[in-house]
Amino acid sequence: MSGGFHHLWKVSPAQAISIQKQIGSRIIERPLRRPIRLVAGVDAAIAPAKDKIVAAVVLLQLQDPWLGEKAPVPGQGFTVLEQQHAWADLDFPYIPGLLSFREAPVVLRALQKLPRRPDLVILDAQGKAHPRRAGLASHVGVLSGLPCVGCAKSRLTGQHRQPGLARGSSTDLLDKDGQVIGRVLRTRRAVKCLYVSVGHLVDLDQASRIVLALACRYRLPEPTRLAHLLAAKLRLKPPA
DNA sequence: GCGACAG
DNA sequence: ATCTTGTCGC
Repeated sequence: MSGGFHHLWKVSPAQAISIQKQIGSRIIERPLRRPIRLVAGVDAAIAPAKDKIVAAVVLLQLQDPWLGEKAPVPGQGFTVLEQQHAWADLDFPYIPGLLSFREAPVVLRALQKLPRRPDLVILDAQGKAHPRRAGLASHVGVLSGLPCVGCAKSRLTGQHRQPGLARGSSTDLLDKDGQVIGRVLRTRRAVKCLYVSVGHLVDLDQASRIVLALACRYRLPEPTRLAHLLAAKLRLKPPA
């Protein structure tokens, strides 16, 4: 499980930005090569003492493999196959734009504990919709070599029109030069939109449709929603 | 200089 | 991210 690129984590903000530029240039945006059957959702939470972080990952098996061509199937059935997690000491501070240096290390360790390789990983963060095209989803994707999708609850960068109120409505998220860096997607009627972007090894169209298909019951796609619930429970019982 | 700013 | 109950609107 390696994307072939490595770097130090104990770095200064300036060094982190330099590394992100390399991550951003290594993103591969393309259609998935295999049908999606195993989807992993990842999320992190901080312990009450604020000194440790836990990354939770939930692996779901879709009843019907997603081929990427068809339209989203409302009510997509699934089964929870695995639940894993990893703890880490919190060293890097939260700095807008540098989130991956705070969460990627522990997220990668949690993903490595999965007994099976997921066909796709969905993260609660931006992917390409980042100042240097290196959001957490892209960083994790490039370092792990796994197809990743960024699915953030709010905007980090970029401009966009407001999508319609209907479920499935969406608009392009554009950078200052007018380039499409993501999709603003309404997953449920009249709820706050999600910011979907390519992490690595997928294209924006598939990423958006997959997120919409998996968010048939709640605003967040099931994988990420379940990972969030698991992380919220784990944070209360940090290791010594 | 001022405002914006994933989790 | 985290602190937190009930409540208004689709």
